[in-house]
Amino acid sequence: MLSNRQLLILQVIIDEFIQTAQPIGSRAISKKNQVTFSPATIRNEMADLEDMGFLEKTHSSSGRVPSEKGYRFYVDHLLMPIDLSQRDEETISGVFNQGMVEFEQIIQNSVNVLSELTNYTSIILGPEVYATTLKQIQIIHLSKTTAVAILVTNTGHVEHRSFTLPKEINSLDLEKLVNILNDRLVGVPIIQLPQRLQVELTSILDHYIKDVATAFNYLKGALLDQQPSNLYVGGITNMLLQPEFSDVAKIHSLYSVIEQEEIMANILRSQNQGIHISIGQENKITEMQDCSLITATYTLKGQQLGTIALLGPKRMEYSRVISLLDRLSKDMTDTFHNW
Amino acid sequence: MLSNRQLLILQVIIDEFIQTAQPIGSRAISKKNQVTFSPATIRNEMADLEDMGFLEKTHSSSGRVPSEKGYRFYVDHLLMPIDLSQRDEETISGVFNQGMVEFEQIIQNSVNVLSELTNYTSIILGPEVYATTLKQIQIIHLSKTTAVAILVTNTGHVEHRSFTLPKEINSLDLEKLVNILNDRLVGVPIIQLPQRLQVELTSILDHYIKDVATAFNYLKGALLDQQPSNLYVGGITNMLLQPEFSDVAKIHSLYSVIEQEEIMANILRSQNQGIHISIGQENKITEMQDCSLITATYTLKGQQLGTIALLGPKRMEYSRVISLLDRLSKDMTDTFHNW
DNA sequence: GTTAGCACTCAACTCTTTCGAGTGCTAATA
DNA sequence: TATTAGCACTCGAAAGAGTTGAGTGCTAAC
Repeated sequence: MLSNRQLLILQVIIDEFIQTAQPIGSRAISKKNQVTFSPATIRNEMADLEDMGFLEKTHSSSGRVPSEKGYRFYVDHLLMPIDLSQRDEETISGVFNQGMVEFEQIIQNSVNVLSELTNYTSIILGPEVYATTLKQIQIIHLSKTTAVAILVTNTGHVEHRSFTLPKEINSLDLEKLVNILNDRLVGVPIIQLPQRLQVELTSILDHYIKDVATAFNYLKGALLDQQPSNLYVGGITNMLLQPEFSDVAKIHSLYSVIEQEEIMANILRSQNQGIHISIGQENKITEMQDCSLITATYTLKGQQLGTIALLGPKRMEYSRVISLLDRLSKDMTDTFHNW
Repeated sequence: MLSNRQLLILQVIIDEFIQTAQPIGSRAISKKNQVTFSPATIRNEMADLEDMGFLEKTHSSSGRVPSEKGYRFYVDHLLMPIDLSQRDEETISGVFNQGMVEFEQIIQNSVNVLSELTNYTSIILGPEVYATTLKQIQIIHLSKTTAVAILVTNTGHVEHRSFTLPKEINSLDLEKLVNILNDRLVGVPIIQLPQRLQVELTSILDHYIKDVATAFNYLKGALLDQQPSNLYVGGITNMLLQPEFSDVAKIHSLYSVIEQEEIMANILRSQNQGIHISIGQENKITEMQDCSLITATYTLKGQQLGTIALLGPKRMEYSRVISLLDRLSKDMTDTFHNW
């Protein structure tokens, strides 16, 4: 177990390193006024902390730098929750007090605000479809052989797909079909749409004219297309501001991972409820192993809707970031609740 | 005027520099087999070309590097149009042969393909609204006080806006209103919508019940909201691959310009029809003055619809890039023509 | 248990040297 | 007269040597 003195020293080192990104020496620590003992004592403690794996040296006569184990310990045991500054508080409230009704707007705003406040990269996974239900299907003809299918969900989200139609299908059949589908599918959770469509197909084949079934087959393709990945990213270029990413090659590999939205979406999707922190090697994606990822989920009736995340250097301002994410995810949960 | 020998030397230097990004010396030029004269002769010619402002030295005993005037001359007089390689040809055709009906898909694909083929950053300005017309307006209630307005254009583009409604308005009034609007506005170019809405408002106030007018006032806000900027960007991270952008600060300032979509959109919007090249200082935006921007427009019935652009170092592969843009803009023009 | 003292380490910086790819100029050549 | 060989010169880049200073670990004294 760590002594109180060791805890204090570890905390001072990590706090300081988060600010400066420079190795911390014994003399610098001894100057802190919470610290009453001499540099020599601190050096002894630091050597012990290093033996235990909480600290590292960049070279044999350098100051100490936190190891990943050190960050992990810091996050698990030393972190004091801090209250948000008034500015942070107001900025976040601002997002929710503009009377916006579309969740895209709210999320887009949140992403921007988060990355501005923190100087890290913020990533939000939009509400998963399984919590939203179908409000209405519309089909609008563009020409004889093309049409747009529009799905509206109860959250005000609009999805649309264009598709081609064979000439044999007349618009009356199509209209009939849309009416049938609306009758039967409104209120169905989006996630269940594919199965429900299968069921309806059989039923329609049994009860209605063949032409409608044909139209249905065409429409189905448009409706079943996989969902777009629903991922919002802000402040990617903030990474360039961090001294640990002055290496162009490093940044490039990180960017190419973020660009592949499916990868990020999967990571965020698989997060457990609440706030979760992955530090360095704890991240599965190699390119992210110089980073920390902090995620928070937002929910509707206890069910997980989506995820808010911040990606930054391991040397993150953990406590502030946690407060920010906590606050934002709660506000987001509230907003969806009041829908 | 430049002698043939000077033209040849200038061309060799620029071609070579585009490949290597290294200053070119007289000996290297003399080794090219189109070149029959000695390094000493070449040095004399290079000194003259430098006096005329087409070449520069990075330091007093270095090889030569093209100046911006040099690139401009190269682009205006030395560029030989080259045929696209089979691979380029096929990749571009691929975008248009997938039977996609939504222009968003086509443009998104084009942006990706362009940046992959060139390793530069590609930017496309989507079809301007003035060439598209309204196909249909739909209003869908989400709750008592919220609704989504959906606009569909003849190109299959779907715009939607959520808005809040006061309780006094019943859905019957709203439906009436939508019918009136559809009757009067279908076929109207999107760009004229704002004015036309004003006209209709007066007319509605004169002829219809007051409640409809109130509903209209609410809806108007949603419909008149400024258009989203319609800009598609691909391969931003490609800039990191160019040796001239190994400086993180430079990249960061360039990125922050690209991030401000309105700036880029305005640049692309103001381009003249056809292919246009801005080299270095010719760009108005300071942050882009280390870059070249090549733009090509696509049209519908002679009217400019949008712009395709590539942003890269001044040392661009001009001839290949021009062929690519030329081909893509033609294919895009054709696609919109066949709509 | 704590700390002063001291020898030691190493990155970062500066200064110097060396190397070589390049130049410009002059004088010889075709 | 236009071209070229030859040569002295320039300067960046790389490699090596010396200096500095912030840091360490260890020992012995308090």
